[in-house]
Amino acid sequence: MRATVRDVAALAGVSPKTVSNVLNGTFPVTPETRAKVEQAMAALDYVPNLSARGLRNGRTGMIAVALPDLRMPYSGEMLHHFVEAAAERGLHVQIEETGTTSERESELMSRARAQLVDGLILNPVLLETTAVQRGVALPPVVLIGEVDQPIVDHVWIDNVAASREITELLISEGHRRIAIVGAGPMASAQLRLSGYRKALRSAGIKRDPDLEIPCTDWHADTAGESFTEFLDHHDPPDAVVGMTDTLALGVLNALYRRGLSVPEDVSVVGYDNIADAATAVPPLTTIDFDKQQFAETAITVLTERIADRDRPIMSVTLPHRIVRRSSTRRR
Amino acid sequence: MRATVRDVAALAGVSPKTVSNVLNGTFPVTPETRAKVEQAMAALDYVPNLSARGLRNGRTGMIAVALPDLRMPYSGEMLHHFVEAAAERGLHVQIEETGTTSERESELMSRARAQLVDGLILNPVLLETTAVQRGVALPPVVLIGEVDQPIVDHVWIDNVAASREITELLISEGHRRIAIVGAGPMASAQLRLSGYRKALRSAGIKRDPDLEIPCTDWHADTAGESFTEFLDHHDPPDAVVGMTDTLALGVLNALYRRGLSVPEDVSVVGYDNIADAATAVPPLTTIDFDKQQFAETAITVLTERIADRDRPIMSVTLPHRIVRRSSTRRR
DNA sequence: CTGAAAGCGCTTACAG
DNA sequence: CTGAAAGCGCTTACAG
Repeated sequence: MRATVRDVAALAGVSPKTVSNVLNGTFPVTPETRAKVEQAMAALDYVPNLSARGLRNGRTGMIAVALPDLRMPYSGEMLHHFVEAAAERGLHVQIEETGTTSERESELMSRARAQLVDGLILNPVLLETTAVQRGVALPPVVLIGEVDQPIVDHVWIDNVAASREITELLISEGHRRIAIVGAGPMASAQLRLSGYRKALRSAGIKRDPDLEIPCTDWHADTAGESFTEFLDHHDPPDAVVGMTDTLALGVLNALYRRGLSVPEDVSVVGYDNIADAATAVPPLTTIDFDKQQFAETAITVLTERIADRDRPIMSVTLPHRIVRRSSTRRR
Repeated sequence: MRATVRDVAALAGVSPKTVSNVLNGTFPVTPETRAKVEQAMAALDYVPNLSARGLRNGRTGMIAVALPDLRMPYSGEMLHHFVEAAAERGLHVQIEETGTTSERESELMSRARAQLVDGLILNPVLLETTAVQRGVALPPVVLIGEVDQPIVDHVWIDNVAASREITELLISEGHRRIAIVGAGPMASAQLRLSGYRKALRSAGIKRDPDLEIPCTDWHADTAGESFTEFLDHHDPPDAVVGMTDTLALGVLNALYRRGLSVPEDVSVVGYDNIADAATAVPPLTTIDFDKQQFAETAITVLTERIADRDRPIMSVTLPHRIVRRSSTRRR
């Protein structure tokens, strides 16, 4: 059967403790002993049992990352950076999908508490998330994205500001009738809508509820349908703010199908700067932030939390910027 | 500290065995006993320790899915279905990124053998994958995608046929000078190139090596750059086959930047039918397959392999079809 | 239907 | 620098 430390120790003529020392470097081992042990491990094709190590150490070297919807290209990009940042610290990542309800979030918490993962990076969907509650034993968690929860660590970019800035860019270019696509109950939607409204208000533009176009999910095809329906009943707006790049891509497609040109007839902007934004037709002006830095920050905050459960709660706001491409023009 | 089965048993006035019976349903328990145990678990906020269970049972309830590049929208879509299919079977998924070399693959194998995961779904990058070798103790593995490896289970769609068919569609519409973007050493690239060549050959079209445009990675921007460089030195082709939708999207963008219209000037097709293909400008004709079915099949094959290490090796080929949209036209 | 004991494979005090 | 023992928390034969 499978070789264990005992087997390795026996073959190398040392004690299990010595094998462990070779493996973990807790205590120095003479070069000769090390060589003997390593030979024995190779000969027996020894692989340490991580469940046993996890039971003993209370650490598994695995963290969970929970995102609402893995199908969004945004999720894949973030995941890439999470996996890379985790790997740099010798951590592996378990992936969970929370969907658009918060039910699964509490389940995840208890799974994290079941100690198969050392901690959890969670992108909560709703503002009133019930999963994170005072009084319940929490595993190490860092919230990413849009929820400001004063009782756990938090890494995000300022959605309200970003959304406001990109709307202001549109206004400064002379757009007045500006639609926004993606309105809904999700936390991100609320914050981004709020930024949009602030921009309008401070420019003295009266907000028109019809221009706040809801979307049942955040997929491009849904956005396209919602926006097409809008076009069925209204004149085209001067500009459209997609709450995400994926939504903006759906709007681009809907406009194309209607024979409307971007940016000649309508300007369009997105949010997130996913890879597809740069190669869209036309390339999309959008909100950019450093996704690698984001992932690394979240993982650092989490590992620090794992190491010290009692450190003060942190909230980190990362910078964002507008990247201008060719999907808007002055009116 | 954390409650254990012993604590629960003590509080409920039963033995640990009974708690285990309640938890796992191995033996029937009277309703009263069950109620007492459940109350005790709730009172102590008991969560079973999965590492301990994993050590004892030799199963962790976790599988690993290893994909070359999580940034590709294709990866996110597949991951979504893997996570869903796994969840249906009570399994969680650990995600790994293999990159474009096969180094990490062997590392993954040994991690799987370290038993923190019960099995591994691996999308190998290169045809001559060294990680899967006879004579080495293998964990339960199913290969997905393009590598035909007779010594482990395998789920795929017929890349050569699919690529050939979509090229033939182009030929049947009167295209003659057909480029393909994405050539490279990766297994998928080789197979898809081979299908493309077969289609040309059986139509009596001489293949032109210049039209087989290489791409160092499979990202849209890279594809756009490679194709732009091609345009710098050659006349535009009649049509372009993107080896993936993401590559085709990059080509669409490159064409747009050059002021060329699709499909008026050049036809473009993709492969994979990712969500973005349907909302591209213009919507992309591509190769579709049922990704949910694919993921479910792979997970089923894996769980069966986990349950019976000695069953015969399986290779499952799933169907594909062409979905026609508006990115091509008859010439 | 329930209890007491053993053991999964590892690592960490505790001795030497 | 190394050895023998104990224990992480669970579940499974083994008895009753």
